[in-house]
Amino acid sequence: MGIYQTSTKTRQALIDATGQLAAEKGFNAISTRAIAQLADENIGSIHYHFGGKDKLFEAVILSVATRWLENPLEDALTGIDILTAAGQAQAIRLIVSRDISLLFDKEVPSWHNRVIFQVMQYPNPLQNTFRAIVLERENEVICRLFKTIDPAMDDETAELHFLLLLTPLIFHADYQNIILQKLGQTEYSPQYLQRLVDTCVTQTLLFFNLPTSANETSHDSE
Amino acid sequence: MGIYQTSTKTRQALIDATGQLAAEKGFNAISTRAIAQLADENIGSIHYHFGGKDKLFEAVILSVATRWLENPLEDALTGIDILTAAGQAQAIRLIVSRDISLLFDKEVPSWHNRVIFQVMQYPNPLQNTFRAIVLERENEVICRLFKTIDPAMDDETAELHFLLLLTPLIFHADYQNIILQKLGQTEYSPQYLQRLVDTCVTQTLLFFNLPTSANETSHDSE
DNA sequence: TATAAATTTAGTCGACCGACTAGATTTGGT
DNA sequence: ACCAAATCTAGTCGGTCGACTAAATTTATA
Repeated sequence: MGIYQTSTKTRQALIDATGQLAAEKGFNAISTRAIAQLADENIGSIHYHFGGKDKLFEAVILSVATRWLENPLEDALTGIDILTAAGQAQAIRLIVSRDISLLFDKEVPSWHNRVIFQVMQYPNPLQNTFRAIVLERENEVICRLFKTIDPAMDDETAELHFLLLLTPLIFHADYQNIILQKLGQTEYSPQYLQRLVDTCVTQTLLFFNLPTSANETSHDSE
Repeated sequence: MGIYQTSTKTRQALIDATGQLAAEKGFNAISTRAIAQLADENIGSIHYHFGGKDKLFEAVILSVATRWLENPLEDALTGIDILTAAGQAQAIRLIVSRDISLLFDKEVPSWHNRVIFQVMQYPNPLQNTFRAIVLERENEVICRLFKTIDPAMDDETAELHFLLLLTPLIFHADYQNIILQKLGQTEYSPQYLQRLVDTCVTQTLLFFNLPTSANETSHDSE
């Protein structure tokens, strides 16, 4: 009939192997033969199931993008009154927590993050689509929040604060290998991630004179 | 006798072309023929002058690393008394300013930054050397500073603050294309970079209760 | 179990890769 | 101007790449 069970299994094996290899060496450095070997599938299956190497890559990228599409930032912020200082503080904390959850969910293959940032970095057909999905939407919501906090803020400044808030998270995802090597660990501990969230959030709240009390472990610098 | 003038010119042309292409497509995606064509040199010259593609890549990486080796962070901090709060604040500001200068110096080819971050990201023989040059040294100095500010701070927390302080700068260098595209500009304006420095520094100073007065444009969030 | 469709397999194809070389050309000190 | 050393050039080589195919095999149904 339409599709046999073995088909979806083969497709997934090829996608996983591709993501794994791409995370390790970069999309530009891997061959269809290496992919097929790691997936324990025949190289011809790439052509049969995806139509070629490029299409396989698109499928990999799409499988990552789907997860972000299914978890829009707006959903995480429903019910927050961003017109009050307390609500604004809570929104900032929720944004950071939500991104940490998405980036470092242990259920998700570790190659997802590397795929994201490679697509962002190098020209490819899906780049704009992907940026729109993963970045633009988040960017827009957060910039609007900053402009609510300070109505006099211009676009460029809002962008700047967007970047300042999220780049620590992004860097922890993009350069996970280096950081973990430096920390002498194999994965971020929940405590470390919690501290990352707290510190990011606190720095931003302090900058905007927003209340830091909420549900945070007290911060004391001496 | 040893070396003719044309030789250094050819070598430099090949290094520049390689850096330019690598920045655009990634080291793994460029061929010796493409390099030679962009450099307007013969492909055989790569073998003659460098001994092969890999050695050429090493020369490119080394040409970038040299610049960081020649500008150690320690030099920027001489004469600062990091035992006083004012000195600590000044040190943090100097660190950030110095990195911004190195990363966004208009005299330096724009491919330098992309080379740095590709070497950091993907396994290669010079990776550890490079990390030691560009990251470790900076890391050590800054972590020591944080531990001076708060003697009770543990290593992991110091690392965290190191990352929080510098990742915005690093991200602005690593993802320069995306950010500039979003800002609708072709290069960061001095004003934007200054604001980036000020905000990064202020956030950190506020977090550690250090004086923000120094030589900074006053910060007021409403 | 018989069967047609779906899938897997092994192998071929031309294109391009990096490495290398022998010979032509240029350089710079004399 | 001469010439030996340095450099440049065009081209060959074996190897790997992605695309593709025809035949073998497996699957799900009747």
